[in-house]
Amino acid sequence: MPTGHEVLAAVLQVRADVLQVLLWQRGKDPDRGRWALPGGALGATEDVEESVRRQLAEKVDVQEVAHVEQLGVFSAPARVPGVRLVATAFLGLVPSDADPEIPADTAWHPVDRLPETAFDHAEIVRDARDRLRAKLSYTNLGFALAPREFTVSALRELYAAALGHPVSATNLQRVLTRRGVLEATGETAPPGPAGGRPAAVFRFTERALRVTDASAVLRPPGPRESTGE
Amino acid sequence: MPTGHEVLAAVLQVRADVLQVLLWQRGKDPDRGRWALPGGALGATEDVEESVRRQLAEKVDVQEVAHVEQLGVFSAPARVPGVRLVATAFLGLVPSDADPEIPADTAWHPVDRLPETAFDHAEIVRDARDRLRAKLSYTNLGFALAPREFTVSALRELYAAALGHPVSATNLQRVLTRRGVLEATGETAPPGPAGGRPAAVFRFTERALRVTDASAVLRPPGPRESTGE
DNA sequence: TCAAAAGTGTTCTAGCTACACCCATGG
DNA sequence: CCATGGGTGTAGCTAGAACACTTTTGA
Repeated sequence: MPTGHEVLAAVLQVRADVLQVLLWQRGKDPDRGRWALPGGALGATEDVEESVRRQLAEKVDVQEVAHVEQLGVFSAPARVPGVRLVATAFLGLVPSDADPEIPADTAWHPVDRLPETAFDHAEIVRDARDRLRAKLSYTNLGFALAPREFTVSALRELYAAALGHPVSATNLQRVLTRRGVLEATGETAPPGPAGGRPAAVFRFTERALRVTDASAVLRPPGPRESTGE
Repeated sequence: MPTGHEVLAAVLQVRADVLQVLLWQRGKDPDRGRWALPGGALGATEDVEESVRRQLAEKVDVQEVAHVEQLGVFSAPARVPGVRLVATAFLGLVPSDADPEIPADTAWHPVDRLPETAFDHAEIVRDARDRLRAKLSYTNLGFALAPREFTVSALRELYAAALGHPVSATNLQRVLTRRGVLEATGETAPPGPAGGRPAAVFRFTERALRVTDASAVLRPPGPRESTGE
């Protein structure tokens, strides 16, 4: 039995204040009718990351995918019946204001209430969610979930939905600005129908992944240096 | 061109106060004479982790390998000339007091002064080293580098060698005991020839990977809870 | 009694939480 | 002028860094 190699992407987005994942419904056996992650066979002239970006392009506008990273290999011998198929899984993130065109057999599903999923894809989604939650706390990964510009309370909603627990807007703002992750644009957003003070508009200072919580202990001695390594 | 799948292990150990990696010298082309990571083809009835443990057993006593974890996939189309070979790379750790029998073509090499390496294996070793350094600071992973029992100054040497920078024994002890990672056995070790106070003997409270630096910000609100998730 | 090595006590500080309070807007 | 949502000031706490000091041994 020859070994094939596929790539799979768990694309996550906060929509309607809920963390959701992009799935498509299989039309053929095995696992007909179940929901699966987008992906497909690794091509001869591409590495796994190129492959997953290419295959994602068939489901969503790749411009909208703000971040892609490798999750790991899933390789149980019987993970897909009938063939030996090793999968490299990826996490993909789409900003909450993006609403990409998607094919008819494709839909967003809440990560914490998945439909019947194909193969080991539910496990992959869980890993993707856990990776996102971990990285939101010690990196600037929020940039990949947030619109280009936003208010702190909108950002608070995003973080709360992704993390699955309440987040204080006060401290979120303070922590992220202290770390140099957020900056004010100087603009303000108009208040809602119930009134209230207009909110300041912020943006992420960078849109590439950076580790911001250097609190990782046991760091080199001596005077505090820049985080840049 | 069919796609093959191999597994590779970067097995690290602190020997003689230097972080070293286990390599074997290739006897055949391609890359004859260069040094390579242990590993080999994925078998039909095993997943990648079983495979890497099986293949490691040919080089070292697997009992000695205290920790194994997946690093990632290396899949550049031309990473190995002539064939399409996707590799799943692993990090393996061996306690500093273990001195496993190894085959004649195999040797330990300092991670920071590698010999001529085969294919993309130098990159994999670098990734393994970086992963180890990161996890030493926010997990109890030290258990996999240390003997079952040890003095704090011995542990200090280990951490300094693995991290590549000096580490204070005073604070190392305090941080790790406060986190509940270390505990005293009650024994003491005899001083060296130059005298000095006998050192207390410690052990790791657990020998399974656990995240100990909950300092990851943006954690759930409310009273401090146990780290166990 | 001195040098060496180990261990403890104490101070300083960064960075995060919590909460009270002040600000700007719509009705 | 008051309810609503946004933003700031500030006190307190935790945990790690640094360093002085004490303890226990060999010579």
